[in-house]
Amino acid sequence: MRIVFSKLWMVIESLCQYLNIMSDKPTTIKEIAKILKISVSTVSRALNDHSSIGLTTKMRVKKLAAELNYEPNQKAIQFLQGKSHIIGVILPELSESFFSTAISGIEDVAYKRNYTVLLAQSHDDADREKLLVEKMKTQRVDGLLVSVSKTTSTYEHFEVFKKLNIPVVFFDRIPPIKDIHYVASNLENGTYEAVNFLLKKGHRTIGMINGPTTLVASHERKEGYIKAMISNRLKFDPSLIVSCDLSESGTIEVMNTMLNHRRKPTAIVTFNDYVALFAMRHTRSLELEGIDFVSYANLPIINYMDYTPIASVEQFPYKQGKKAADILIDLINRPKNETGTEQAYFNVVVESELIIPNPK
Amino acid sequence: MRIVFSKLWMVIESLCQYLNIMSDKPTTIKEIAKILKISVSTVSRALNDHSSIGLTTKMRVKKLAAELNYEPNQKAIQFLQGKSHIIGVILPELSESFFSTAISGIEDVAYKRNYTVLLAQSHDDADREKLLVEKMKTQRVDGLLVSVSKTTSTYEHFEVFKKLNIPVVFFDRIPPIKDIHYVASNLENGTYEAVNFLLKKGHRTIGMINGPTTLVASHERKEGYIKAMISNRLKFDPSLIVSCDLSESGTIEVMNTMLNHRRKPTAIVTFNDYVALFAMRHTRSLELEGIDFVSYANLPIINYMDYTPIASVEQFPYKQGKKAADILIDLINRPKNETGTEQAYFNVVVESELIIPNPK
DNA sequence: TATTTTCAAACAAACGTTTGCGCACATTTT
DNA sequence: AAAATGTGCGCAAACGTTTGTTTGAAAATA
Repeated sequence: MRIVFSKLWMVIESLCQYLNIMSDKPTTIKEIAKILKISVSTVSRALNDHSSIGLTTKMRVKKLAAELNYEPNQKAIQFLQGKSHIIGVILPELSESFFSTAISGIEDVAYKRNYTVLLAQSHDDADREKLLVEKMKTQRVDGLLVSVSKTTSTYEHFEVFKKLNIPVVFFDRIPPIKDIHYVASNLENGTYEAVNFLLKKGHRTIGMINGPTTLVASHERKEGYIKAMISNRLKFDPSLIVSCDLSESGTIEVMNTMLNHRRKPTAIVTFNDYVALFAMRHTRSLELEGIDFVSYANLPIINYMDYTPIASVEQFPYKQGKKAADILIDLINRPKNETGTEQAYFNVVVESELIIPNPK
Repeated sequence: MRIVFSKLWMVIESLCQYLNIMSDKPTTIKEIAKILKISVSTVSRALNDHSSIGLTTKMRVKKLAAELNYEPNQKAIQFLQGKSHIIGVILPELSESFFSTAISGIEDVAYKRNYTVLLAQSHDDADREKLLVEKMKTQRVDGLLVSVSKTTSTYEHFEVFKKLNIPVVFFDRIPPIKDIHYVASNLENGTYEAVNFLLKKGHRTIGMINGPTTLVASHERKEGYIKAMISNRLKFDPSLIVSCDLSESGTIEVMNTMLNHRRKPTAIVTFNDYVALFAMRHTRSLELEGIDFVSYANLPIINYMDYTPIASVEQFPYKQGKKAADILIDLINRPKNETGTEQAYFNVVVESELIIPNPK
């Protein structure tokens, strides 16, 4: 009697589960096993097309799985395998065109290689960045992509990841420390091309509105400038390169000193497109004409402007993002580093390039 | 003899683990338990400040945990609790200022409420959107925030989430279907203010470059326009509102018809800032002056332009993102919907507002 | 002293999946 | 006929944590 009852109950139970009445919870492999009266492992192997499972069983399992809308519980799998298939990305500002383009590159690589992207903006705030790093750690991302904030001056918060064996790749804004993986652009080359371009156009007095001297990027620009002058056998005049805080007022200030220079430049290379726009607006307000501007970034907004730089140095953010993500995922999937063998660090430089728009 | 050996081995083992020599793997609660010779559950409860654990034990556990750099394995916890504390966000384009601002609002709420953000861009491609939805599903996000792509015309791919009991909240670009949660802006109000503003400035013939008639947003703009005319006891002339595909050439085309209109407008409301810039550039090229432009979006690039609309309708993307994220997380954490009780749908409208910049 | 209450800690199950090992049966080879 | 090989599947452990229940001892009450 008891046996009959329990058997009856089992039938009812499977039936209900089959019709998905009793639970709103997602179907599991267990339920499939129970209904089909086979073991869980068989179901698992059947769904994964394991060679040791008969064709008929596979069919039966797959059919029922489809009917029950079975979806493997990723959380269980992630837990079991110790992988989340999530990469974390921390960057300063998505509203900066460079980063919103870079993230597209990152995303594209991630999806292609079966990863998803956990995103966070530091808004150029070092404290927030630390907090985000913490978040990424507790989420146990499989890897981390970082472009550090302008205000970050210490870098210990990234150390934890080494201990946890979670690879970190920096891109664009990289910290000035050793033993890191990074992808960045080299502006020296682009600057060289830019100055060369201006020289070929006949300019002989070329000014440069550079950024704060603390930035690596400023240094690279300067080097490119010098290199171009030297390779054209021209004398390099250091006073033609001025530093600027990149604000509008700062730009106007240095523009004024530039215009009062004993050798007034006929062309100016500016730190970025925004500085270029400020500077050009200023010269127009002074009703000065004929100064050629070359800039960096090649922002899309340039297409909407009335007055634009005649050329721009492109840093290929999409390419940089793509490269960084590729390296990161390679690092995630590399074989375990044997104890003792020191690992190599990826230091990739994406060359910048001068873009000369078609004259209208 | 055997006993001595096994005991010795255990000591060595704990010692090694204590010094973190043997494994590069993260410390677990188990190891702590073994070293302290207490049970796992005690350790777990001690770390979580459970009331039934003695103060001394708590101290011992916490001290050792700190020394071993213990970090709870989130994957295990997520698996156990069936929650990932991740919300998915699918939106068309981060390079559009609206979305990069909105995501900041989403992020801020998410972090405040202890969630992280899994991001994906559809690039306005319906197929890609479907794929991303699939990704989000397999990642089993706790909730989903979506701004649908321009090319999306079917919406079944979102249905799955209902079955999985994963809440979905749409924002800004919402699908034209019933029974969804959404946050969107109402442009009628902002348009009303915009037209009113122009009327107060003395304009009597106000044109409007509207978007495709299929868009809800176009309809709202039109309604706002009409409402303003009526409330000022002015006749509404439908021929002053023209549809445009929002491209530069399309804009120029409709501008020409507008300028050849028997009642040439003295002010024009344009669908967005880009259309405004195209239109203004065109009028300048025709050396027409004196037409006032009002637009939508209030993009940051406006600050860099020489000629800008005299006012802009702001849609508060940050606020919209924030609101949408808040609703989503509320939905995630709401008590289980009892069977039978139909749940309500959140339909939130963020009012738009006319922003008039300080005249320079 | 006998009973109940309180406190501290242990036990064990559970979450869903994968995977190494082993068993039983069938087929082929010696 | 015995042995080797192959096929199809089940058993059980493992991943790290939380949590309901249980146990044991000490303290408080009767």
